[in-house]
Amino acid sequence: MKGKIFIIEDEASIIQLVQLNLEKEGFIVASSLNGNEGLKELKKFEPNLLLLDWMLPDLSGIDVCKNIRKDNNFKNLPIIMLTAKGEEEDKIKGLESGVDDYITKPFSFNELSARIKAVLRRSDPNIVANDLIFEDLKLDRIEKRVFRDEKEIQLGPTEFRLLEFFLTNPKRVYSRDQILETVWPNNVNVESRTIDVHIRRLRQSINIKDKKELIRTVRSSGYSLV
Amino acid sequence: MKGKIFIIEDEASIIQLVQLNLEKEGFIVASSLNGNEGLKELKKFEPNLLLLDWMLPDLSGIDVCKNIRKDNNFKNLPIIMLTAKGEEEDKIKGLESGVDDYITKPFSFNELSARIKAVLRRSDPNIVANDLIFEDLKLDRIEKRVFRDEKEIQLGPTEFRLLEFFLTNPKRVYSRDQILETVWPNNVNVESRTIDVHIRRLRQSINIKDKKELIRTVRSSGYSLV
DNA sequence: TCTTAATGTTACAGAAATATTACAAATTAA
DNA sequence: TTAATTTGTAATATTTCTGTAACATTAAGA
Repeated sequence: MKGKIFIIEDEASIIQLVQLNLEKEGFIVASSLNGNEGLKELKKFEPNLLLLDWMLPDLSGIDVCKNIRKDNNFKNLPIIMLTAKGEEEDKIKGLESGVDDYITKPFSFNELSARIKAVLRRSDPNIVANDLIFEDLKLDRIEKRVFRDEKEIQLGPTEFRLLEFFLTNPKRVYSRDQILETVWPNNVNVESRTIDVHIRRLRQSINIKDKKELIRTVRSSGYSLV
Repeated sequence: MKGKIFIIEDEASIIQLVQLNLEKEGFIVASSLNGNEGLKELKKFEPNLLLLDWMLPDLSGIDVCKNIRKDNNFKNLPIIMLTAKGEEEDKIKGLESGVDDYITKPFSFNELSARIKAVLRRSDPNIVANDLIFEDLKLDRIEKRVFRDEKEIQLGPTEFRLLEFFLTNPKRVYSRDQILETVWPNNVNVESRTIDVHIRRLRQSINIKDKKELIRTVRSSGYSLV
């Protein structure tokens, strides 16, 4: 993670918190407490992404946003808007004016981080780690490809998500319920046994002759990647 | 242990007791005496887990729970419900409305602590200590693996739970009844002698040549790990 | 030493969990 | 639209685990 992030936000405490955490993740961070000044500094700083507060003392977030979009050098700068709770309608306006994503305060840093990465993944794939790697297994989230031992492996969508899930926490054992919750879209109801079948399909795809089995069955607990 | 726990409970004495003990275990604790206020403070506090009383002066626990589940930032917040004795039916409702576990008052702090850790272990494994270690024996609860002297040992589910049980209180002698209550799922009826067989299986698995016996038989009392 | 109660050991049948297969319905691509 | 792929489930096969009973051994007191 080596991208630059600029923050325009008038609450110093939020800046402090976010900045600290983002720097811990390896981003370079600069910030400003108001819109006009922020615009100037931002253009000097040339960030890969902007976190922009909706309510600023001088300009509104939308104004800042429009100004940026007018500037040829920054019209593609990804922007994540920070909105206070209950500004539901505003959210839509925000998106219309060319914001890439928004998040409502109060937010957890984890959620913010996830959104930042998701946005960067689209705009600037090289900045974010997109490859999940475990031993000789590689999963490319951008191109949606999977390789074992340099050789590409064809996976169906569900098997891809399943493997992606295991790769985010290798070695850890997950119960069928946990797998179901995370890998399947919410509020679908599938039999817990169905997972066995998908595990089998995944195993069949990623196993190579003479190479060790990658998915461990832990009786009465679930499965894990090893 | 470095997680944050929020308590919503109208009996100040309970809060005091629980808070004191949780802080002794290294948790950061905040609390509120009623539902509406609690909801607000909770969202500022961003806990890793919520202890929620079922009967509150303003909102019912269920209402609080539903409110939380609606909020994108907190819909996955683990919740343990505190219910008064005899609210059996309510328990079921509680679980349906998305509670992760419940405990009936009066409860011992040990039991509460155990449940908190169990719930956190699933949701936020990094917060809770997951390795049980005793001399050259190591049990990894996340990966579900057991090692003696660095070498991995294969255990069946019951033997795993049995060893996990002994490891939480090494040296202490447990009667067969105590073992049965804790290691076996509630409301199953197994002969007390069955334990002897499982002890044997466990012994066979974890004993290594030239290494001392790890499970001590205390005639007429039970077994212990030494 | 004998007796007895407690624990150790073994083998095995049934239970429980997982693996595998096949197939029809649903989804997506052509 | 048709063809191809993907999905979920049910049925069946296989593996592994469990509890019990029967018999063996041990410890300790008389």
